Amino acid sequence: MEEINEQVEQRLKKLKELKEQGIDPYQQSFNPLNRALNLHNAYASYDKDSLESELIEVSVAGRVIALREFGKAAFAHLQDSTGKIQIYLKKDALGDSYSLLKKLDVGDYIGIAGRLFRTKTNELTVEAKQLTLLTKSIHPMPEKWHGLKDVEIRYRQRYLDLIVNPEVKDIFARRSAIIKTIRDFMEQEGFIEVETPMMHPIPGGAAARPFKTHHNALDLDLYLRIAPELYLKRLLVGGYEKVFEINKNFRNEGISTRHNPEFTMMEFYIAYKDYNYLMSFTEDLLSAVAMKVVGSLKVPFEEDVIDLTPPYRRLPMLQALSEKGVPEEAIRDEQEAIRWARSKGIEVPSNSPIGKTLDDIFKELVEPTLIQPTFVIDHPVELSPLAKKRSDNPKLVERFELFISGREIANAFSELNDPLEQRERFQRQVEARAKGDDEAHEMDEDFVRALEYGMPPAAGEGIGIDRLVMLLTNSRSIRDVILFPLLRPDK
RNA sequence: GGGCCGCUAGCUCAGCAGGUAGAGCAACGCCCUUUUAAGGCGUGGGUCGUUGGUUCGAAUCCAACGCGGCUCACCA
Repeated sequence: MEEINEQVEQRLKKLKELKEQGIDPYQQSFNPLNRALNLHNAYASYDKDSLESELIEVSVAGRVIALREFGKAAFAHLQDSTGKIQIYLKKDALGDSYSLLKKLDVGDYIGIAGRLFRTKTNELTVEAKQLTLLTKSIHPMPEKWHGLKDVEIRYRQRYLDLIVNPEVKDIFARRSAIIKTIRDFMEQEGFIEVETPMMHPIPGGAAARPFKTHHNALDLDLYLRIAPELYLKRLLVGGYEKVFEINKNFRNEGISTRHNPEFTMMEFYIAYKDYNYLMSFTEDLLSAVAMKVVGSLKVPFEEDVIDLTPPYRRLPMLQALSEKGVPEEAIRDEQEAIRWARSKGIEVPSNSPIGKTLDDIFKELVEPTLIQPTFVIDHPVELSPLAKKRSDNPKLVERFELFISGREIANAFSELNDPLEQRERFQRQVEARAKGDDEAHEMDEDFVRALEYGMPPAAGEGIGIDRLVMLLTNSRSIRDVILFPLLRPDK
């Protein structure tokens, strides 16, 4: 199991010798009074002389990330969660415990206490009077200069990535800030955060293949949720007017730079509002997050600068299609739509319903062109079995998808709350499923029953958190914003 | 699932007209009490992703497989 190489062997030997000397290489605790960043901040204005005269005693703990030894002295850099600070270990000051230095390696955790000074190059440094080994590291660290580049190791052993590549930590700090900002925003708007089940007897709320699992005691098949939608809407029935949930969804589909089988979504629902309200709400939310996390509404992403300044363009889906040259007949007629799509080299099955065909054309011709934030609105009803129809056109629903940089960031609609129509829409989905569409929705009688008790008019939205983090951290792959992306097991 | 690319020391990478492996960092030993990619001298370290094939001989050529990346397909 354990990979033994020369360097691991060396460290195991040191470990053994330490134990023989009665030194515990895995200490119970240590209580550093200071952190690297605080020291740099607090003593920024102290020059060499004032540090000499004031004798400021501090203690720090962290991982040794660089070690430069001389005969009777050594410099090292210590990294803690706030940053790094140089330490100076010299025999005069340390006495007997200086011998511990011989057993020290890059990667070990140590704690030191001593006084602050500045070196010749004016670097703030702690001169150690006490040195405690807190944790011995058995494996050599990645190389100090080139760091860790192998993406496979970076994802599989993310801890190494985090130790060695500071920009990775920064991405996840921003991810945290983004989520916190969203939470604060929602709270300020009067929303309550809820948790709904991850395990669903009937997978619902989206068109996607689920992961299947099984509860032994109940002898019950369950599905990891593909969306929380139907549960959140049950809460509207229950009388909540503003709810949101930030949590994982699981979809048993392909993996790509934009898809991870488990991904984070915020879904929220608000009673008495429609999708128009949510468009401006989304503009407000995204600009608040961008200002907080990026400090600007102009966000660099890949070759573009995304401008998140509201308002964003509203683009009716059918209008987008005609702008791309899709003729009227193709937008109205099922067979004509298929013919036109195929004439453009877009593969469409022969029995494809018109909504689906138009969606395929849209994905091919329009989506990649939507670089700046664009609300694509008013989708064909077949695509949206949970959305409310437009009152002026029953073939369309009150729905929008927000695209940025060719990626779908959010999806929202005025919620269908007519139980009879909902049952009928489910029924059509069930028929599509029978015809082989294994991503069509399933009938959810319990949800329909909830609607029968009365759900107020409402609007709901899902925002893909991972994709939003990608946008705001200029990350090319979703794996760069997920700490532990799914990979095949290593053998 | 298809296509292309990658896999060599702990890490970053050379080596690929076929002649059984190299550098830097890291490690080990010695010297060195203000270094910061510290320096100097010396030493050790590899079933070259796996398995087969071609060949007198394979890290190098061929095939299959594994893992990863990009991409297309599928998919929100």
